[in-house]
Amino acid sequence: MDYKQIESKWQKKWAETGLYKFNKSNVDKKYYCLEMFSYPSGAKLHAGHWYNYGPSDTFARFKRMQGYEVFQPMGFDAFGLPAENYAIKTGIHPEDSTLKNIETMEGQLKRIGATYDWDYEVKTCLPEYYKWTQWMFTQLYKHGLAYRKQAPVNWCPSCNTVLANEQAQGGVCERCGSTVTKKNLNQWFFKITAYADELLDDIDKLDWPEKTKLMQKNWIGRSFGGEIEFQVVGSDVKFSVFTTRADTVFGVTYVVLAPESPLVDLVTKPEQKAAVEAYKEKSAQATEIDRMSSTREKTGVLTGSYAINPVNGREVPILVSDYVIASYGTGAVMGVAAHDERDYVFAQKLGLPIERVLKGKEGQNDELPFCEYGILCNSGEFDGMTSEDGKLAIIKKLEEEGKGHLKTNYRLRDWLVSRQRYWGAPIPVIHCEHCGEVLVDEKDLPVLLPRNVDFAPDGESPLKKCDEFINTTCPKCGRPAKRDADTLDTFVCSSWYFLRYPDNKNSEKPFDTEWINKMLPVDKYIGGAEHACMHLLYARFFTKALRDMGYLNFDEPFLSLVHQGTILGTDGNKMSKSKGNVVSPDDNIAKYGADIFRVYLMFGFNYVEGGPWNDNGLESISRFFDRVERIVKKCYEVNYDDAPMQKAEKELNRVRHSTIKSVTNDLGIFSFNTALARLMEFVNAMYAYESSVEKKNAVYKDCAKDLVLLLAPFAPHFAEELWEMLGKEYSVFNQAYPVCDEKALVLDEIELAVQINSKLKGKVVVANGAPKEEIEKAAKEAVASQLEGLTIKKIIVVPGRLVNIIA
RNA sequence: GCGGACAUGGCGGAAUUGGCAGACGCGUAAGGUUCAGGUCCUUAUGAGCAUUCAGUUCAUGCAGGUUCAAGUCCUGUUGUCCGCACCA
Repeated sequence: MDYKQIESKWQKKWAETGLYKFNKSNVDKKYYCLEMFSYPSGAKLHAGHWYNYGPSDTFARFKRMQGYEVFQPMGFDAFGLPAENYAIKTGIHPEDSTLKNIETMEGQLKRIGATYDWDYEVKTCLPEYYKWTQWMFTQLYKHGLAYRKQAPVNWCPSCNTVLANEQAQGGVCERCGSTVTKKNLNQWFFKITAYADELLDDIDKLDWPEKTKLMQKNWIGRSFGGEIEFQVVGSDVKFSVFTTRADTVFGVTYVVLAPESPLVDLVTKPEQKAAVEAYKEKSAQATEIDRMSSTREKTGVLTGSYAINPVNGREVPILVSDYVIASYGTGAVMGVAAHDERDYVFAQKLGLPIERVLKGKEGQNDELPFCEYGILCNSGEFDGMTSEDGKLAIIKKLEEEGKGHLKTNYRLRDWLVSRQRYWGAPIPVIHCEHCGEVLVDEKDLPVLLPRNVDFAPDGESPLKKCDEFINTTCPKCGRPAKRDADTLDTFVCSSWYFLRYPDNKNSEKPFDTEWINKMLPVDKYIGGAEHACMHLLYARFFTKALRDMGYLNFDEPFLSLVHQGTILGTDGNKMSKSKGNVVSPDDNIAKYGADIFRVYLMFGFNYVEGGPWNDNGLESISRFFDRVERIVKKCYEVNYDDAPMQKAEKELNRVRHSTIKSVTNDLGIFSFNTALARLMEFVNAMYAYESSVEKKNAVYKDCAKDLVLLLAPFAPHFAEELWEMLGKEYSVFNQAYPVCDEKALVLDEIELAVQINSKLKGKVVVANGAPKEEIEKAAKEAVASQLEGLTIKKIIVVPGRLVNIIA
């Protein structure tokens, strides 16, 4: 079969007949199958894209044949740094390169032969889209979920822009790998922390990979504890520390402030001023990566002041150290060297007193802090309590005295969304000397991104230098004012695109609430695991925020999530141009066609694991296709009789229905490799029937029909061609997926393994449903010679599987 | 350091969730078809011992344990990958 020719033939026919047009009137049967959209980079679609989109399309077609009205849209996450960096290098405007890349990728995506309904395409860099991204910003702002503040932020010196915490994981820039530094800037934030509890608590409701759920949980990082107030000796300054171990508060021997804490200046004594200032400066210069290293030596300086421990009145020194994080808790911690590893190390390093060390390590004289939970001692009235009880009791007592309270803290920080870059959605805010921050009115959206801008990076927002953009008038007072010069993080664009797809032409609103509530949530979301703590968290936040504003009536955007694995080069390494191990889909498609290529991707790997590419696999799929084509042809060349099914027919029919059952089940759980293995077995069974039975039964013909139907989601063009060859009506994708007839699966006879003392000794065939005594008897007979001289103590019968004779 | 996942033939990978380990495919070998090569078809293929047949021992990173029965459960250990990284 000429695969190239049949591919263009059917793609043309599908397009002409509008086969994949979503039928809105069927919305009650909708199935929203979504793959993470692509970034239109300069490179063409690579094998990884295919690995995401090919099998996903198989899944979508399967759902369609099961009777769902499948909605499978496609679009482009088109704003972002790479296009801008490319422009800086080549002088080609980001808009031009991006739109050109999109065109190329659209063509390639169409060649996959997927069921995308292109009528619903979105491109985030177009004004008709980013108008609504800006609208999202205004809504968040109006609901107190967007705010601007001066804050030390992650700064990438190479990209010349700030990064969200999620984009600076490990102290390196997510995009370019440069070491991230801190910079104090006035920046826009989205208040994702307002949803920390709900984002955390709802995770368990989701059908997502456990690994991903755990990552989100850890990222949000909720911890229950208390804030305890310390009074500074000889001053009216008070401050609180956050602790999860209030049960150890009697053991406090010092307290520590973060260098950035405003308290530092308040408590530093004149004689320590110089040392403290020097320390502050040193820690401000340290890069994030330095500061985060746990092997790093702990350092710190005394402030000269003392604080009073509220539970026992003891006066303890106040220090400054950069192991305390300013933005977490209160930016101040209590030091309990006897019960905390880090406090112990710090106290030893600085020669601070250690109250009492409880544990000696086996075989060593070194004393170590006792960090586990235990029974309180040296803690006054709380002695004898368990740590769990003591924590609560101590905080309760402090609360009565007005010196403490229960407190929950989160590792999650608010999401920093402003970027000092050009190629993004402008922030719809005007800064007026008289009126302050003023939102751009909805009727004036979008704030268009000007085309002619000098975006050579110098650390400043490029839009600041574009006079016709930056200068405007204040919507409130009409006086001259300036536009916000920053653009939105591209993750803002992708936080709501799935809401736009079903209503992408709407020019009145981002989407129609009533319609979107019918179309969403997404039933199956497929994409890479690298977005666990970014896109997937942001999208959940947007959904919950929009719900609370009344625009949506559901709590979660993506009910069920699957991560595809990664296809590696033949050398087992990640594909990269520099390693020269990139597998080009185009070459392989030119040689084998899209169907064989995608079927190989599904057969050769466990979908969620991926693995190294192997060229041999394609040959084997090509052989399988030939085998299918030959057997289907043979089926229709012979004469049939309608006689009742004999043994051979019954067996063939049983394989047919067990294949239907397995394939249906496996497709539902993205187990494409085993589904295809079952299909190969089915084909093998058909060949066995073909060669062993002279006069073919009509069931043989049904097998050919079902084979084509079963195969259709995997190899759409090939199946369509075979379907036509069988003389059936267009299109195979308007047929129902075969349904298993459980009755056909029932065997007359069952083979059981016979074990003696758990070792396999033989097999026995018994009638299906034979009583236990009969099975035991048959089993004993089957291995009679080996039972000689043995006394049978016990016989275990596992129905349908084995008989174990214990002797 | 903490948290998580994984480890199965020469290779990619299966294993109904505690029940015949190695499905399916690749590769390899022998034979058949073919003028020949390829395609195609048949058979074999975890390792070892034995071999006329029957057989038998060892095998799921390593070491223990539970069980009639363990790739699967438990304990310890090694290695690989991923996430977090002084979060008090």
